[in-house]
Amino acid sequence: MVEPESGPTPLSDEMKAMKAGLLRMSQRCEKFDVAAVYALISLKRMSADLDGFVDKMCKTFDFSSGRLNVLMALFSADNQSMALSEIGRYLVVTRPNITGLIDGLVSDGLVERIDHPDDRRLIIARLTEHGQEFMRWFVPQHIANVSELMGALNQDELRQLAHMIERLRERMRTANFKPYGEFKPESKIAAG
Amino acid sequence: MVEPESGPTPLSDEMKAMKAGLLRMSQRCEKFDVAAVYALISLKRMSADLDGFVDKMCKTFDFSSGRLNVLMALFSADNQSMALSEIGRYLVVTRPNITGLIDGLVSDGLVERIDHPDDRRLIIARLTEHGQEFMRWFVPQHIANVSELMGALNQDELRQLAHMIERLRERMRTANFKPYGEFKPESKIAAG
DNA sequence: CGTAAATCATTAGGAGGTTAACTAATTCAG
DNA sequence: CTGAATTAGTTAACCTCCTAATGATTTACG
Repeated sequence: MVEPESGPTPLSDEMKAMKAGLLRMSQRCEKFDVAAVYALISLKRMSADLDGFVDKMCKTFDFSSGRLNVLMALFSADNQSMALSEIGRYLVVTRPNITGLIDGLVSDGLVERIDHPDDRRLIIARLTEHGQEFMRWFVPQHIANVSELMGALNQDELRQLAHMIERLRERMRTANFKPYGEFKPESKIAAG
Repeated sequence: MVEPESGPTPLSDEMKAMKAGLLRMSQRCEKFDVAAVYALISLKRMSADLDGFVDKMCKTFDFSSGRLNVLMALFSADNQSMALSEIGRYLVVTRPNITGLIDGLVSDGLVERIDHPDDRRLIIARLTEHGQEFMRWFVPQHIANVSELMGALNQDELRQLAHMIERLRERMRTANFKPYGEFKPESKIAAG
């Protein structure tokens, strides 16, 4: 039989190996903050899992998580419609990306492009009747699954989590991180 | 002047708009768990910020976060060397990806490929002398920045965070999520 | 043994995102 | 009013990762 090529295997003790590696590395460097690095890696791993989770949910239909995000944004908007650039800002995604996503949704018949009446630079994306119907059907199921997932934490913990994340993001914006200087190797080889 | 095309703008009140949108959406669906969805989106946003953070750090040199991960894995390994597939398992990344990353690192002179003496299927990647020198110079600076970031949380909070993440990931593995049925629109249009 | 199954690295091709560059429309300064 | 700067949407080129498929090697087992 051909190899299933199952992709990244979500091993349960994967994080133990990680920790062991970090400990080894910490012996090679002074002042190696294992806890900080471990937390950062944990976050990245979870976010990768999260992407896989949502992608799997989306793959039932032919659309990707990017498309879902656009649909959600429109569904949550006042008139089920937003300007394309507005969507980009809302989802923190570049405009060329939005263009492509809308293209797909339009050809699926879920969204329509409308010229803005006042500002002729703007193009409005709006859920079609079909798109709205779909979202009314889809969203509750999706939310149920998200709740099932986040139900691993109680309300208090959810609040704590959100708060910690808020502080981390704030720190990312404001802290002054030191740029790396230029690497001047002492040995013979110079970097390509 | 040409548009700077600054990309996704990390607005500070971006999350307020998000929350407002979620509230609007919750009025359109019954049993809409705003807290859960908000927490999930927070996580995804932070992880995106995190990627940007690391990418910016890496961009000082010409390498990407994928390359950095490989270098870190090798640096943390016993003989500064690992089999390619081993790296893939360690980083939870597919083997074709590792092949490409190693290609780049080899042509940068940081890593070398070595045939495994016993198992001729295996290829070992090892930090070159130059690569080791680079990592001894690079890693402490990088860790310092990571510590600066994670310093937004104290040791206790870091532990809590790691624990919550552990539970979320566990839930993702074990919980039984409901697959979506097939969408049967009631109106005239059928999805493309 | 000797054949089937599994594992390894690589290649080719595709999905999803980015930056850079371009045109059109609007806003702002003088 | 007019010219410069900004904002929108699109296109093209690229990057990073993925899946699928292939050839080489090793392991499992009848």
